[in-house]
Amino acid sequence: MRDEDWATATAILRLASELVEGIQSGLAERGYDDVRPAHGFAFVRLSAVPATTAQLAEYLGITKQATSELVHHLIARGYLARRPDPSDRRAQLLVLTDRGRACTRAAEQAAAETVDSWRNRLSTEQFAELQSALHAIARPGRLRPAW
Amino acid sequence: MRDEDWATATAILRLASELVEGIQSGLAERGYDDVRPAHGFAFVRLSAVPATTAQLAEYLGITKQATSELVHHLIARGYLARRPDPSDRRAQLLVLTDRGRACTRAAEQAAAETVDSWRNRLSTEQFAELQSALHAIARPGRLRPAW
DNA sequence: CCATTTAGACAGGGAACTTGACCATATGGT
DNA sequence: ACCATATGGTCAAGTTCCCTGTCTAAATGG
Repeated sequence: MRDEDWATATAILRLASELVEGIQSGLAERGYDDVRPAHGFAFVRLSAVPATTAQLAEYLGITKQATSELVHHLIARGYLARRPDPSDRRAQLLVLTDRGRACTRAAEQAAAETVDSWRNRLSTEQFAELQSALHAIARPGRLRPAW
Repeated sequence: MRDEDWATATAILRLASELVEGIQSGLAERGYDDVRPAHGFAFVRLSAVPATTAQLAEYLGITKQATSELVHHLIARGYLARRPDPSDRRAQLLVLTDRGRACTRAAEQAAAETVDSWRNRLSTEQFAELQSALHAIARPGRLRPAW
């Protein structure tokens, strides 16, 4: 039973690793070779609702300073833009540019390709059961770098 | 369909993140607060068969130099020991000490606790199906840090 | 109106990784 | 047996990404 649990744990780690590598190489193939996994988590947060640097830092679980540098990088590369925050003259809202949205879509496509390869390793019923089980146990909330 | 795949991908990432955090906090509770996730992957490799620094570097996917520093750290903390390689006087085989084995067991226990919490979110049949599906699609081979 | 908080940036430092150079030992062709 | 080349491991220097500490400008709340 314990051995089974460890095998399950390592399977999750292997799949996560395979997924991240698939997204990274898929992005590179599509011309996005200047984004890191951490940037993807920022895109996920910002594609839902614009956020300030401080809110993004809270979401990513890193300091404002590190987030500030990450944001500078993404703005310099054309993935993000600043907009004034109407309710706070100190703050600036971060929004995805067209390029940022295109990169996000490319990442989702690359992820879907990896998931597709998983689908092909199982029967249709098995894959459907896997999907529903994963969705049932995965906790909602922040999607952050694992370590 | 594509949305489903993305949801599946994020579920895997969330579970991997939850698992790694669970292992790290479980290890800290048991007194192993000086090991990082990357060290765990080294333990996994070395608990099977002893390896040289260069072989460990190949397994972890990092340079020999970075591996050398990691090994120094683990030896200084009592997790690893060197043994002469009978077939190559330049090389030294790395083996887990008692402490290293105890730490590995503690990590497996902490991982099992997290997997147990997943088991409790599903029916017995659903969890069994999840396990078999994960084992079916996870590729064997190196277990490396995801990113 | 002033004390405190908060958004964001700047400076300095550390941890973990890289590339490049190096020595000692192995290995393989002649 | 010998020498050219490859390999195990380390040292040195530089990069990246993160941290803590500090600061200014603007917001917030007695």
